[in-house]
Formats: sequence, C-alpha cells, structure tokens
Amino acid sequence: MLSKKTQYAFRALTDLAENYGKGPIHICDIASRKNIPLKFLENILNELKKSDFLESKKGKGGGYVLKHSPKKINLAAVIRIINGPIALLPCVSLNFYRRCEDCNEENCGLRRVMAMTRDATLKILEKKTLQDILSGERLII
Amino acid sequence: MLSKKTQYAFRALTDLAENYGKGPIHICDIASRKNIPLKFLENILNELKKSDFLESKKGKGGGYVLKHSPKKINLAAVIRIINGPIALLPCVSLNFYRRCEDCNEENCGLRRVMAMTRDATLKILEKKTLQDILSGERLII
DNA sequence: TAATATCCTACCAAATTAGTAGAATAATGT
DNA sequence: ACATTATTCTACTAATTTGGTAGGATATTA
Ligand code: FES
Ligand code: FES
Repeated sequence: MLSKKTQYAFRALTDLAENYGKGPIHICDIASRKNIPLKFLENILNELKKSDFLESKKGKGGGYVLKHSPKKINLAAVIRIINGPIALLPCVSLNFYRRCEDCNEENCGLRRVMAMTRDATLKILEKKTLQDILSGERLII
Repeated sequence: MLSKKTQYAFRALTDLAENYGKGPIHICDIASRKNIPLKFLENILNELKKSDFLESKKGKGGGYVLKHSPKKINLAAVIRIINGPIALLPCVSLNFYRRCEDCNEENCGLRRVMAMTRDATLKILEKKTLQDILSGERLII
C-alpha cells in the first residue's frame, strides 16, 4: 500500500496542477485546502523539488510551481520518489534492485511472477499522469 | 513491497508443494531447508492453517500438509493472508476496504487509476498458483 | 506415560512511518 | 538597510509495523 505521505504528495501535486499557470502557490494554502499537516507537507514538497518536479521561490510572492506540465508527470515517478519501489520484491525492482538472499534468481518462480505484475503495474502507472487524476478529468481507459 | 514474512510464507509453501503427496512435513525440516527462523515459521504456518491452506498433525509422524493441490492455491490469496491488501490504496481494496478521509471517492482520479492497477495486478496474481512458482516449472505467459 | 511435534500467549527489538520544532536562508518591498 | 514573508534545513519525537523470541500448553503416537 502507498504510505499516507504518498497520498499527501499526490493531493498536493493535484492542487498545484489545478493552479498550474497561476504563479507560485503558498505551501500553507495547499496544506489548508487539501488538509495536510503543514510541516509534514514542507518535507514532502522539498523532496519533490529536489527530484525536479517542482520549482520554488522564497519570500513575498514566493511558493511552489510545477516545473513541468501536469501531462508530463507520470504517477510511477512520483511513487518512486516518495514511496519507494513499485515492484513487490526487491529482486524485480528496476530502480531499487536488491538481491534476495537464499534465492537463486535465474531459477526463482516467484520472481518470474512478480516481474510480470511489476510490468503490468508500470504499464499503467508510467502512462498515467497528474493530468489524468484531476477530479474533473474523464479517465480514458 | 511484500514483507519478509510473506517471502518466507511462499518459500515454505513451495517446500510443501515440492513434497506434496509425501505425507506430513516437519516444520523444522522446512525451516532448515529454506533457511527460515523456526519460531517465526511456526507463526506463519499457523496463520496459513487457520486460513485453510494447510492441514497439520501433532505428535510423532506429524507435520504440515497442503490442504489443496498446489494448482489450486493462487498467489493473491496467500498475499492477502500474510501481507494484507494487494491494492495500493485502502479505498480500492476489495478485501480490506477503508474509506479515504478528505477524499470524495466518486470523483477521485487517483482512485480510478489505482483501481486499474489493482485489476491488472490481480489478473496475474489470482491466476498464478503455487505450482507456477516451483523452480522446475516453465512459466507459461 | 514418555516422546514428539504442533499450538498458543505473550513478549521484545529494530525499523519505518508520521509528524513537530525551531532556527537559517533567500527574496521582496519600503 | 531593514522588516516581512515564505521556503529550507537539521534534528528531534511518537506511533505503528515488522521481524523476530521464549516458554509453556496441547494433542498424538507408541
Ligand atoms: S530471487 Fe527474489 S524471490 Fe527468489
Ligand atoms: S478516494 Fe482514496 S485516494 Fe481518493
């Protein structure tokens, strides 16, 4: 399951997507509109900034802005930054690979199945973008 | 990601599948063959028994046996028992549903996408069985 | 009734998640 | 220059989950 932090991240990014093109948005506005603990949200937006999803500006007239169009930000990328691996096992993770102790990778049936589910999941999450999860949008399947 | 406990569960079930038809298998044999902490494995097999995957017998000649053929046990069912929800959000879980606070389900784009990934994942995990993850097996895609 | 092996209750340590506090830094307007 | 504003950084803390362990109770067989 995605952590609460990841849900917060998506809610915040959605808010920024809804206000895309309106200049910098205050973190406290996002926090109050989306009901996210302010100081926790600071951490989250900072991580998203360091991972190049956001731009920020300090001082009066400052705030956060999406660095790219909501259509360009795919959900898998966000999950990987805030939540970690998408795969169900470390040995099939593309971005967070770790070897399984006591398990022969070439010959592991569980690994083969988990690689399939990883692919099926990524096929969706890498295609869907912030734009797709805005509440107004009709999702095209 | 699946917990270590869940990986242990799969390894133990695989061992029982490999020895299917040979009568009760000692928990300490499984533990040593598959390198799983014995007392932890006790808990795991007990949960699997309570969830009707295993039968057990106490005393001399006792041990654990798969209650059903390895072809009948699908991976999603095991994950649900030992690991919990398969869906990425509580609001799209079929077996562990919980409402999302501060979120309107009918109108939530994130929920729509997560329902799609749940379906894609389940399509695989509910079809694949213990038999499919035995190391000798060739996985038919 | 001894030996064997699962079952049960309860605990414990480490890791992760969720959240907070407060000062430092940068930008802006006057 | 200086006050104001808003992000940034460091460093905690609390709660929950994960990964175990200990030891006795119970059932089965011989
Ligand atoms: S190699 Fe990762 S589960 Fe077997
Ligand atoms: S309803 Fe669950 S994320 Fe919106």
